[in-house]
Amino acid sequence: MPRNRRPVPREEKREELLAAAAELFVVDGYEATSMTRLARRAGVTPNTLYWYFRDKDELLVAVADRFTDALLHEHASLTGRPLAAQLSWLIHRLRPVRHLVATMHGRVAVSDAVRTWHTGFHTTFEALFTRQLPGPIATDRRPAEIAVATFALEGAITHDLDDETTRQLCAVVADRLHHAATVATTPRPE
Amino acid sequence: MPRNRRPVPREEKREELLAAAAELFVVDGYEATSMTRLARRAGVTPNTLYWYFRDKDELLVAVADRFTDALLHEHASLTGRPLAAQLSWLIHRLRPVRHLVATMHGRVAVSDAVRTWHTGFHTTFEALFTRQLPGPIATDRRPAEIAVATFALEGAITHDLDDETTRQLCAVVADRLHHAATVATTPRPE
DNA sequence: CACCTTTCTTGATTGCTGTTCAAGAGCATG
DNA sequence: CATGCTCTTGAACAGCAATCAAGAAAGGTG
Repeated sequence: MPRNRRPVPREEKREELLAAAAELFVVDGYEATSMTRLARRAGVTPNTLYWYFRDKDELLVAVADRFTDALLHEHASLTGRPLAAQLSWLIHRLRPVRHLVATMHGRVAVSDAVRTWHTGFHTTFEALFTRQLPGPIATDRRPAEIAVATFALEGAITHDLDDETTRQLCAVVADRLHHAATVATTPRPE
Repeated sequence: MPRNRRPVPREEKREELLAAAAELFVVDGYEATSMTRLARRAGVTPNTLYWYFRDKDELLVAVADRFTDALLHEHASLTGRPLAAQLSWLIHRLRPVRHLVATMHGRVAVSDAVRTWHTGFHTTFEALFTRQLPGPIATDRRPAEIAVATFALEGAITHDLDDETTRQLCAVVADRLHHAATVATTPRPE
């Protein structure tokens, strides 16, 4: 008994499914969320999911995109605030989806879609970092400095640190970037 | 037609299975290695694996332990060399098993065995870091400084950076730790 | 020697997974 | 009315991790 043919337009329906996926992926985790359970939650048969998404990984990427868009949109209102504060905000904002962050990294090796997304995400994020700096960094050092900051952020999200350590970590990263952006050349130990 | 009862002692057989698992996990990845395929490779039926290991995650942890033991053993001969060189060595040494590193992080949320292992691994590694420092770090800053170094290392392993950026990253991390270990108090930006 | 227990291996099975296939329903257009 | 497109479905598939019950070989004990 199929009640058919566009009660809702395509994009809207896609968004519904995405919302259900986002909730289950975050609450129960990606692996623990089977397509069948997800479909049931969305009031649909599993097959329908495959009409809107190629496979489970594409669903994951779409969910990640949703989160990223929201994140960047909210972050826009933080420009001008101190770098350490921005970092702290990002970490606390992303902690609830830490499982997803870890899952994405784990599936980079498995899924082309995820790998592509991951690359793009880092590009976006590194640009965001660079924009927030008080000054330019010596071009030879810049990629490494940005990488350290990014990885520290990822680590702080996926591993659980207590609040004090998190605060200190933000201070350390911000301090380091500030230092790198103001001093033209830093002395190299031994 | 089972040819039975200890042709080889238990630990030896366990080691054989572990060796097969290590190879397949590294070459093909954890997810792509089914218990059936792994068993076939080891010349055994899938059930036998469950006699020696509780489940697939425990197999993964055992493999990770093997790698870690070997790693720490090899690293022992590097004491005294500059910190940046040690970091560089660690990164290049762990890059081939980057998939496993990512998989472990992904499964922390799924498996108790993996979570326990992961916690222990970080403890070991942070102790190793602390031991290599030229001096003590102010106790309030130390966890964060060590965390940044650890996360930078993990990031450098799991994301692919080019050689030059990797080199610079090691220099940045070593520089930062050196700085933190020699200066008693670091000024806090704004 | 016979008997029992423990250690190990196996074939068969289970419930679940992501995914695909073929078919059909509803709407739009010719 | 007919044709075609969009969407949904029930049924099925191969593969997965894991379990169960059965049995074979050895060691220990009488």
